[in-house]
Amino acid sequence: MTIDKKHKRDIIKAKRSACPVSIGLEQFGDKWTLLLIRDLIFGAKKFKDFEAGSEKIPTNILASRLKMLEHNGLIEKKIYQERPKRYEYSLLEKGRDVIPVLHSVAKWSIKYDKESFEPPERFWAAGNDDS
Amino acid sequence: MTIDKKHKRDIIKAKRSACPVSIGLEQFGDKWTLLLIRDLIFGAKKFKDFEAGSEKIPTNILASRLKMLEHNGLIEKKIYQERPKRYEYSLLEKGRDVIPVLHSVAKWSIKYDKESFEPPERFWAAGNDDS
DNA sequence: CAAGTAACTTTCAAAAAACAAGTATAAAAA
DNA sequence: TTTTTATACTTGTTTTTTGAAAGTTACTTG
Repeated sequence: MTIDKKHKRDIIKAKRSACPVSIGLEQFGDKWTLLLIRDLIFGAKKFKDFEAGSEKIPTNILASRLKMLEHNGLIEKKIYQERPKRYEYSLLEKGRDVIPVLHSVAKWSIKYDKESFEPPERFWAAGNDDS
Repeated sequence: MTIDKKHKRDIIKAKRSACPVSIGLEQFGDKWTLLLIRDLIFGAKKFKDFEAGSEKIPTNILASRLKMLEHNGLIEKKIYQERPKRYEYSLLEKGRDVIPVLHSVAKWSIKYDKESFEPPERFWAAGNDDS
């Protein structure tokens, strides 16, 4: 996989420190990346699926995040149809292993924000290796 | 506590959705906020302490994040000395409750990035109510 | 052959982050 | 008493990232 210069900056960043908190945040410490992983848990596969998510991610950011996640090995992109070329994305183990982060974030929000809804059972079940 | 217009935008944002993952990310889904909570766990109290952290946060961002965390009730700011006025910050329960997020992020990084170091015992112990 | 669909890319204004200095208050040192 | 040091920020300026909308490419369908 070659990376053109245009997208290099989306993917390669200097490491700020060797602290494991800092390192993790460099991969998914932004407002969108974890939501994409959430969407994958709930069955999103195609570009359109993510676009349709409840937070209305801009398509340019979606494209760059998917590229980044793929480059970093959290997800994979596969062609499921030639002519017209269509792709689907799926979680790899490295990506499934961030599900505990989603769980801890969700627990916090449910405790402190009355507006947040209680996720369905499949959300809590995800990552417990029965998925 | 009154908020001047200049900092209103640092604090008030429209909610994107009622998803608990999304709501949590609006509070600490950025590259710096969780690092400040980490620093608090490790004993940082004063502005200078955070400034000295290993990731070299810019001071204007530090000021705005501390303000935001205080406004949202995750930390509190207290004067510990009049003349000259000196302040110290500390975690409130709402802030201590994000420690599990730090733990899950750290576990992921340790598993997937060889450069990340293993945090000291007090990091894993934090939030287990013996702190 | 016009319209529709999926998966992006491009454009560009606006917001946020990064960087470099500067400010206010007071203590302490020369 | 003038200078230096310290804390806790704030203020400009530049750079980067975001967000919103429109455009592109490669087909398929009526």
